[in-house]
Amino acid sequence: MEYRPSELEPKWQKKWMDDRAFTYHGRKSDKRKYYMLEMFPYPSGRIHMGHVRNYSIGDVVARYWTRRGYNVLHPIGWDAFGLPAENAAIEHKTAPAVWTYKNIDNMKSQLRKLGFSYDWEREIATCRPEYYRWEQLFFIEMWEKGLVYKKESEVNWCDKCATVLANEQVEEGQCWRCDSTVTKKKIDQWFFKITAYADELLRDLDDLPGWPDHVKEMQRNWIGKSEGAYIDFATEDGRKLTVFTTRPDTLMGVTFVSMAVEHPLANEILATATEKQEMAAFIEEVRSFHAANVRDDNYEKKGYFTGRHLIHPVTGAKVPLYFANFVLANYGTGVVMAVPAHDQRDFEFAQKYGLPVKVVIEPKDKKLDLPLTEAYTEPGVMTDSGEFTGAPSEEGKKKVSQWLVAHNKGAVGINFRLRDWGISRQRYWGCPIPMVKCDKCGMVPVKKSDLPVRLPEDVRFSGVNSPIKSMPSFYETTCPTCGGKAVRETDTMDTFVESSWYHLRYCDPHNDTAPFDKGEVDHSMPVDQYIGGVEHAVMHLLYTRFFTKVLADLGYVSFREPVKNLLTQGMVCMESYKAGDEYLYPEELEWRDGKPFSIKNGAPVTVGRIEKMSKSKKNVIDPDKMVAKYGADTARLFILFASPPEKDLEWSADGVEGSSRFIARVWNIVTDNLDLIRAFPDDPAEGGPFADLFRKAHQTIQKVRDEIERFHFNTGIAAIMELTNAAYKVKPATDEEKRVFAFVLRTIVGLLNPFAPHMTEELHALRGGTDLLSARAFPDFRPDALIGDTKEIVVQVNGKVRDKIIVPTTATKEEVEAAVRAKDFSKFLNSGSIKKIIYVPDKLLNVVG
RNA sequence: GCGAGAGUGGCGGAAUUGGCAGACGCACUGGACUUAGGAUCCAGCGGGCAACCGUGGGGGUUCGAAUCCCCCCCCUCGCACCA
Repeated sequence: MEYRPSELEPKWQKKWMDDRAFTYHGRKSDKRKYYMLEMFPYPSGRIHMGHVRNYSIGDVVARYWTRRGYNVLHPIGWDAFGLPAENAAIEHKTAPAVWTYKNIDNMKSQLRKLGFSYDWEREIATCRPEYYRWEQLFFIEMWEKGLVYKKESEVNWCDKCATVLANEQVEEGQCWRCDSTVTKKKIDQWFFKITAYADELLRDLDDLPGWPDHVKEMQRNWIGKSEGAYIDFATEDGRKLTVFTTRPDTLMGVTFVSMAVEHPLANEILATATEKQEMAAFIEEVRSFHAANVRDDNYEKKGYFTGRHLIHPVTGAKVPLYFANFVLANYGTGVVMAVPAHDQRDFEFAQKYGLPVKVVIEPKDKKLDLPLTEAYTEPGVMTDSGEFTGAPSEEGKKKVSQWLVAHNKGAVGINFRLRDWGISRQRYWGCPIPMVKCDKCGMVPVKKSDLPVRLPEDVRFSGVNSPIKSMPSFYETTCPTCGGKAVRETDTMDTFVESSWYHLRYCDPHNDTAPFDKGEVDHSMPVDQYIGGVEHAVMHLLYTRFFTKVLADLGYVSFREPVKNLLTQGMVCMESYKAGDEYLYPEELEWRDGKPFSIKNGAPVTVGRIEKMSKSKKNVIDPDKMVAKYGADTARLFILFASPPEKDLEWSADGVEGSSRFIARVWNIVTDNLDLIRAFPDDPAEGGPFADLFRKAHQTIQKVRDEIERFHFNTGIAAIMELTNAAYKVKPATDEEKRVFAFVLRTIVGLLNPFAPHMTEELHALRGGTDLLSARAFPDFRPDALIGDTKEIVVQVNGKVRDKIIVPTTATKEEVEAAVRAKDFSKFLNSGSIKKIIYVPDKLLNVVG
């Protein structure tokens, strides 16, 4: 019987849908719930192999736990707002909504063809008012709680995208989307107060054992908590200028203070400066350098004396105040106490401008060589520090802080690197911010009963600007408080807001009176397994954790962490091909004697390095073409077999052939033996003459369960391949043998099902199954069937394998030892006699001598 | 510079805890079937004639190390003047 995936795959996809095989029943079900979530796609138009990998991994997990008797929530939807829709609108003269909905339709049919076990009844698209109205409600409630504010601030600006970017969206000084250089710009911005949760976001990472360490570490670094002290220096006219330091123990070593040129005081200083023009030039130079966001490895430290001095809080000494180009305006207070002896940056600065270097920390066991050639930054013992002299660094930090507090000149303090989340986007295709500006009442939220603030979908684009910004019918409104004339906010929200709570909406996606039912969400959450790309380690995963905590505080949910287990899958990579300067698609090549040439013009082609599949390098394989050529089952199986999920996967056409061959091998051995299987339906069998094969089947069941549960799909599939190879080797003749053989074939089909769902479903039906294999209990093993009558013990002499012996399973240490002693290993013994015997039960016996 | 991860045959990758290194697949070689084979099935496949040698390199702990410890090399990723 021929294997025709193009016929049988659509058939089963329809059957699963008709039978509602993967419908989640929420609280109505008495089964235990399992929430399997994959990061939802942006509807760009076509799915790519990265999606196929992400969703194939999730699908195995979802199908497995479904068959293990869980009520599995496995939803899918669309992260549908975002810039590409606008770019497409400008280019193709279509409305972003039209483009987006068309893409969703397209990609949906692509996903369907891959046979993923989604509960399609829960599909959502974030660009629909039924979804974003609730986001607007959250926004208003956050505003009411003081978690939203608007402020003019210097922000990251991408000229090409004509919008603001969050800190998290700037990568190496460039826009995460379009790679153009990000500049700084002052603009009125809406912020979510994520910093109010900084401590909790950091602390709770320790309660996420199911998250990869590197992701937690990246979040820790991003939050960047530093403990230290805020210390008040006084200006000469008696005002306070506060610095933040993590090294209060070095306070007595301060010989100057550095300030960012963006500091508010800079203007005042400039106004009274003697060399005004020169200072202004310096400030402008540094400002524009910062604004340009250049990522230089180690640019030269530069400073400019402000002409002013500050009073040291302890000694009362006058120390000069400098502008310094390496001081960041938006970290700490924008002013830094400089301790050249114990901070490398300050040291370099002091050297350059001839400022004094005062040692106040000595290493414990030696004296520092003076003059210093570099800063001593390690902890040590305080020296030359008045009453603090003699205290070790850690103790000194406390003592100095206490002194400052007692004398009202400072405070113990914590500083975070994390900044508030700027969510305003000056673009059109996003969730409107539900605020109104009234000349009389100021900034006022839209009445909750008036939500949603609908984004007009029927728009025309002229140029890059957001159409609603020039659409009076949108922005002209009345004030919710006084009823007077008012203007709507025309900025929209960062699309990361939508993805911060979509997993909650999935729990109750059609609710039209609330974002979701609390009971449903509390029942279905947290996400048991979340899978997605590591590129979201900071941005999305930090925002969604923040949102969960906010929603908990607003009373919407009863938990504070959304995701129990996280898997970050690796990239899908492939070699690229280039003819001259031009990249070629793999299907534009022909291979002659193992060398690639361009089909178009016969030019020789160079093979590039293996890197992430991307359209720009044309090193892509189209999932649709894969499915058309091999079927979805083969595509999925290859992706899962080629590499473990967290690692990058190298696409290999030969590897796909191998997976295809294995699928056909299973298909052939089962379809060739259909009568035999039908003759022994669902017979648990016993080993008998096929004891080894029978045992291997049970061992394979155990192994595959294990491997799926720890995401080692490649080895799980390998185990099924082994069992299949073993089945090919036997020729059952007697009924007893046929009974075992039938059991083994059924087992193979059952185990392979989560990986290759369509062909196994077909085989199950062909062999007489009247139910859905996908809904059947996953194969189980009998512990007693795992063990044979005998076991093999490896015999080592001095740690080297010299023999293997077969003993009865029940053999004790003494019996194994006796069996080994009966043999002659004297030629391997160094001393000629046995000194010691080490026995590892059921595995190995090592003779030492 | 700091932090994390990795380095195993010709290739992708196996080896829950320190216990047979190289499962499984690809490529390759040989055989069977065949008018034919780029189909299918079967077999072989780290190096070395061997003793032996082999998990990036060097040292160590141990009866025993891919796995643990120390030093070094290389690659990937994240952060990068964060006071």
